[in-house]
Amino acid sequence: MNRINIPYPLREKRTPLPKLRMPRKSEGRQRIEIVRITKQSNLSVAFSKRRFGIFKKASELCTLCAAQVAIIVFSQNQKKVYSFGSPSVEAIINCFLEQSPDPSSSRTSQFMDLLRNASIQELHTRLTNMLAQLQSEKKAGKELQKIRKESQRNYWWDKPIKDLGLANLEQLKMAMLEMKEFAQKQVEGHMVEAFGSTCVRGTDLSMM
Amino acid sequence: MNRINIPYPLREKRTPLPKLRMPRKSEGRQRIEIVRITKQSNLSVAFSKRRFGIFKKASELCTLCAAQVAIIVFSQNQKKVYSFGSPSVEAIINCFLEQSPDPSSSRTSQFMDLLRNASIQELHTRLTNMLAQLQSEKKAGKELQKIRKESQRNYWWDKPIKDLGLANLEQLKMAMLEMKEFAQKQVEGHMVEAFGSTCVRGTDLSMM
DNA sequence: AGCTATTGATAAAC
DNA sequence: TGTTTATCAATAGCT
Repeated sequence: MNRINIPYPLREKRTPLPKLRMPRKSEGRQRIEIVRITKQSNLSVAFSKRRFGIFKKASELCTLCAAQVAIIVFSQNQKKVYSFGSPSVEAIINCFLEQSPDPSSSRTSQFMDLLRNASIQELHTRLTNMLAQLQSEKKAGKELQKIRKESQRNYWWDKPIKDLGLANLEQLKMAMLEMKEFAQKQVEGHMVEAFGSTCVRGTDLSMM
Repeated sequence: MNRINIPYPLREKRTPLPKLRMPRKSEGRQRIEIVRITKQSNLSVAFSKRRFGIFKKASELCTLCAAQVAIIVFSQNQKKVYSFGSPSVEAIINCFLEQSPDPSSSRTSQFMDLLRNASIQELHTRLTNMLAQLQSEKKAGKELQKIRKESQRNYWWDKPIKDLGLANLEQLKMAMLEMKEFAQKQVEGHMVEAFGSTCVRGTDLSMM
């Protein structure tokens, strides 16, 4: 993140000459777009590695922060299930279902429902765009950043939304505003985040 | 991982001279032991950052590999709940509970129960030791590695175990062996991993 | 909350 | 599937 992205042709290329013992076997990790991997073999490899990575992170979170974490992962075609739980997945699921407060009311759940209805892909695209936008804005400096943010505030709201009608959009906006207060005040004893809200809270809400 | 760990006094230190606009504000990220963070303020920050990181990784896994992921996180004192689900957490929980095959039988579940009974901290310590050991073994080369592995094979089994009796230990070992076959053959349509087993599969089982 | 220097994760190639 | 390499990404310690 802290490295300037040098265009490929300008990037220094390690001499491929020393083929004696170290014949530069690869160019190392490359950046990838967060889009569905098409090549099945690559997908499998990535799935294994990343699943392992997430489970490791989870175990670290448990140890470092005395947290309790459960993770359930279904592979592509739901053929396989992988799970992580500390303590057991079942125990955490039970706690979750119990503590889950009347899920049919409150703006928070409405917010979650809306997020659920939107496609994962779209949400992720939106998130990616927001992050990229936010990052480039940071580079431009704080003052300029504010101005740009102001002028582009409505961009991702108005453009990339396809599945949500205008009414839902307004509803979503309201829900997010309420969500923001909710998070800021931290009045309730629990805080539930649905897909995307994690990131939305960290990016979009801070824009509002 | 791929960097040689240079002792601090020998490490090149960037010139602290250019204090004109960039007065070296910090020494950057430092390595930390995966042990319960004592300072509450640090713990909170780490919890937020890492929780966000895991959720981000999860969303990437969903998009990249067309996977379905649910994550539930309880904070330290179970005061707050954070969750991630693609699609909804509830939907995935349902799938999981349905597909979960008779959990009271099979060595696999015994293995999981044992892991549950052992303390998180101990498991993580053991895992850390195994990883460190494995890594140093890798450096020594494959042949030497085998010899060392042979001579140290029983180390972490016999020493750091406190909560598990000898009988349970033997049982655990058997379960892990069975687990290994289970994983290798991949006969069943699903694969459940409890805490630690993720890493155990990648390290310890390969030693056996 | 922002920043930066490091450690850690991982895409590619084998 | 497991290893190695080179890079990209996450984050610990400060402010």
